[in-house]
Amino acid sequence: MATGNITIKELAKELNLSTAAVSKALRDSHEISAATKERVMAVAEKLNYVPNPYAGSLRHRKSKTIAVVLPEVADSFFSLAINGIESVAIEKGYHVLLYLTHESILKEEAIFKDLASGRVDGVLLSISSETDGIDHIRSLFNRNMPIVFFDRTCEEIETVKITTNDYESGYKAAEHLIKCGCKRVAFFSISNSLQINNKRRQGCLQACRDHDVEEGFSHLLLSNRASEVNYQLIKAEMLKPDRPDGIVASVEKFTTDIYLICRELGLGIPADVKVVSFSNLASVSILDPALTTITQPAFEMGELASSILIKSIELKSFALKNENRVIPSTLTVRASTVGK
Amino acid sequence: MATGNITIKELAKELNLSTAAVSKALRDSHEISAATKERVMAVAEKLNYVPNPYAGSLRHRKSKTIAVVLPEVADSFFSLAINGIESVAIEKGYHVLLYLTHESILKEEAIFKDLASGRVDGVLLSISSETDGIDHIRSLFNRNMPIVFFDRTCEEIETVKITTNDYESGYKAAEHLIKCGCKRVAFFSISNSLQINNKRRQGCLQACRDHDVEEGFSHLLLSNRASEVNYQLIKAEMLKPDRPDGIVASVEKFTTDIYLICRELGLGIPADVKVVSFSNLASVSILDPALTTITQPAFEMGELASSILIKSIELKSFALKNENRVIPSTLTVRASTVGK
DNA sequence: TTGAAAGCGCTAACAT
DNA sequence: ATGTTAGCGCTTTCAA
Repeated sequence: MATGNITIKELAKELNLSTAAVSKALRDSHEISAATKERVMAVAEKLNYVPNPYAGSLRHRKSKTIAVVLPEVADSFFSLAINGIESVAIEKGYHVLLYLTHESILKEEAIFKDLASGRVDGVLLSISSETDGIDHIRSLFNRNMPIVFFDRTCEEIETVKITTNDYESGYKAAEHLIKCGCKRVAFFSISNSLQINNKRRQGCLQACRDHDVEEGFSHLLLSNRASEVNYQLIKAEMLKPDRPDGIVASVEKFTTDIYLICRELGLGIPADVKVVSFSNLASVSILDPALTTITQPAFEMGELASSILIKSIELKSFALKNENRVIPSTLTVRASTVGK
Repeated sequence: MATGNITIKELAKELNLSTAAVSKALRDSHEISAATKERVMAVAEKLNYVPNPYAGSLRHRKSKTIAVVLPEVADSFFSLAINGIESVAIEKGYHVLLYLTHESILKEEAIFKDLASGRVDGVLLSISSETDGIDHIRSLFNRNMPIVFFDRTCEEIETVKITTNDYESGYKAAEHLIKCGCKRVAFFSISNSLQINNKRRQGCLQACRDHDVEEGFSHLLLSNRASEVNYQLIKAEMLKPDRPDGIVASVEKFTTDIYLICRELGLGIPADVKVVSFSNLASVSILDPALTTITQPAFEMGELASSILIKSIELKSFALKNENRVIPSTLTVRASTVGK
């Protein structure tokens, strides 16, 4: 706000009108004559008048701003989701405040506390992997803040949740591995408190059950932070005598470690270990070997979340129901699970 | 702002105080007794009082908000830069409004027009690849809006620019290719109107000159939009009899196409073509072959840009000088340029 | 068709 | 140490 901005008052003086008249003219009110409107518009244009959004917000109790709260942005799913969110928002005249939790519930709580100020008209949320308690979310939700979840949801909050078919995707991933001959399927988790993580895992497990390899199913909980730690955890897992011969990675960031460790240990992919990962990276097809992926409809999920949120903000008739909107993911088979 | 938020007035009534007293108490003013402060704080806490930021903005002509305007977020450089920007901003109590230009100058202009409203206290900008004119930027800048560029700068605007050593990086990349035996080095551009692109290209060219392979230097302008188009352009280039035997890709998104085309045409990397790309992707080391990269200090550039901008907002003594702050990139040699 | 005045929530003079 | 008042820029009754 360093801009020495022109105000309605100044416009009014320039035009020899009242501020009220100018305000109405700018909003194209029917109670202002066409001639006056023209005059006002012309001068406004000339003086480069842009209304002060905060004055308007104060009056209207609407900020035309939404908050996007998510764990991080250096993940292709979230990047693409933001693209979808922003596209819709800008088109509808909304501004996007970005908040990153960096997977920390403390940061998430601090952000939610701030959002109680009324800085935004609604919130798009994908919770941190540390988030187990939900008081901070409920507290804001109970103040009638519209909240729409995408991807990482909270079942307990009764609102719209945009997800992909996590359970089925997990199931399909594991089933694919089993059909490729895997007997010992491992699911690499990012967090045990995330619904989507657990659904994917349960899908895997069920596939193993249905195909009689349940006792081969294992589950490795990795960290969402330090890659060092994960490297060691994965390596230890792959050194076990009954190491997995098939891996489902719940997030794309695990794949680099998996590949490097297999290389270090002399395990061939897919010969010795087959790998599927949830990922939206464009470069998966040029990995060594090309990576079989579950690709989430990231952009579309962002778009849908954004448009539902904004609709609920603008139409009081459109309340946010407790509802799951599911957009399916796609399994794309590549060399990391077949061939060679 | 759907939150039925509590106001200072209501606090004051609850406490039997004036709004002014409450306001001062909340800001820990010395002219309020300790006892009263305690009382106020207690009630504020109890009633979950959070000040209305827009009322404050209106009074102070400060929004504690910065805008980040950049081409896209689905690029690891920008993702990491946002991380850096957001970290610093949140720590200093600033909010981040995210705007994506999607490489369109029209969108960029529309955003800048809006920013004249005083919605933000400062702007971090990485221009679109279409941006040739700069009137929209100058116009805002002349209104005393602090603007700091990062990565994709505008020389003409006299302010701080955070970049990496683009020229040297281009030089190093090409020199590395030449030392690996390349005779025909091509630079794949994302835009001819971006300084950073041209500096990288000029660096390449100079390296070719210095090593007597100037006549082998070529330059291919690709699109920042449709990947289809790029695929065909690159393919045509690689089908030429005097096709390059070394490629410097100015942005990471070109690498997938390059790899796929070489595969399609039966060109081995690095045997027939060596590839270096500017990239911050974590997965470059597991590509087939692992990709030699120029890695930009993305996070650090974001951090620095953010902290300089905020400093200039807060300290009137700290004016933004016309200055280049350069953080060097790193060349990491991998299999796409050597071996096999 | 236009204008005067009040008020959104907050703070900074200026009283008291 | 606390209260009164005016005003940030805008919109919206209500009056003219």
